[in-house]
Amino acid sequence: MRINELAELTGLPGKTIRYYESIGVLPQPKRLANGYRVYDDSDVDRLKFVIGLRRLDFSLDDITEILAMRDRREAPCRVVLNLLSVKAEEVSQRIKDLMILETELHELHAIGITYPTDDVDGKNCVCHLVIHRTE
Amino acid sequence: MRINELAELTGLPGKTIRYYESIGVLPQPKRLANGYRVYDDSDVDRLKFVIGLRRLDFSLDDITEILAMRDRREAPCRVVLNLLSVKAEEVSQRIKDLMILETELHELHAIGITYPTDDVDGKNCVCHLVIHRTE
DNA sequence: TCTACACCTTCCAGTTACTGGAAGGTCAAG
DNA sequence: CTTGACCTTCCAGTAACTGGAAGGTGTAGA
Repeated sequence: MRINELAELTGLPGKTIRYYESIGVLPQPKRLANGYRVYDDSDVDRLKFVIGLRRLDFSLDDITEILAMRDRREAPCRVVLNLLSVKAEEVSQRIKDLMILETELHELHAIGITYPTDDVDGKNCVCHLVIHRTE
Repeated sequence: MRINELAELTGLPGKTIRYYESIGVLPQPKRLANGYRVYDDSDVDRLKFVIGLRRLDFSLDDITEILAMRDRREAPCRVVLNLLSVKAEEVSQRIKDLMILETELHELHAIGITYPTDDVDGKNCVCHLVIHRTE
């Protein structure tokens, strides 16, 4: 199959497939006489693995490494398991940070909405709050 | 004051201050005869406002626009209030997404850890799970 | 045969908010 | 006269793509 079919089978734009190839996530594929890329079912699987890892927010660097292990016939499962828990911890922390941010946004909005909205540089302005809320 | 003092007063690296200037968040400052940038208290305030907005995750584009309004003597409060609620909604959605991701990471880890970790391409591997968990 | 059209190719640039580093000018102290 | 801290500009890199230009290929229809 050519790149467009692989794109349709995986849901990734062909552009992204070429990009993955350019950074070594995907190997150089065979080419037709005219230079067109040719793929087979194993490429579909590999790409689906990449997509699965990306959906889990693994970096392309991590993914490249995991795939390289597989290509060397080493089982990357232990590495993947480890990355899963590291990533879970990161996500957990990120959620906490965002929840704090969400609270701040709500609070500022709630206070700011009680202020006049035409105060360019006075003290009764949400802008002033933004500057001084760390104090 | 020169750039280093402004940096210390605000906690931002001088590098970032120059960057803000280069993209128009900060205006071109006065210069000493030798070309060194000179700032005053109003620059400290402006920069603190920028920092406050950045902590709320406003983009530098939004910030530039808000500052431009202020510079035109229009009160940006209404715009800021509006951005606060838009941003809050985005953050709320992002939190939901991340919570789903967190659950998936935990689930995959919980299942994956019961599998052997030396299965390069068999079906009893967390890697296989990663490919097929969307099915 | 010509041409329209879909498909493919490569390469360059832009996105966000910085950060690192190179190469060099300035100024005061020792 | 040199050392060191400070300042300057400019270039490049980060992550993961995406858009677009410029051009080759292959096939179907007029």
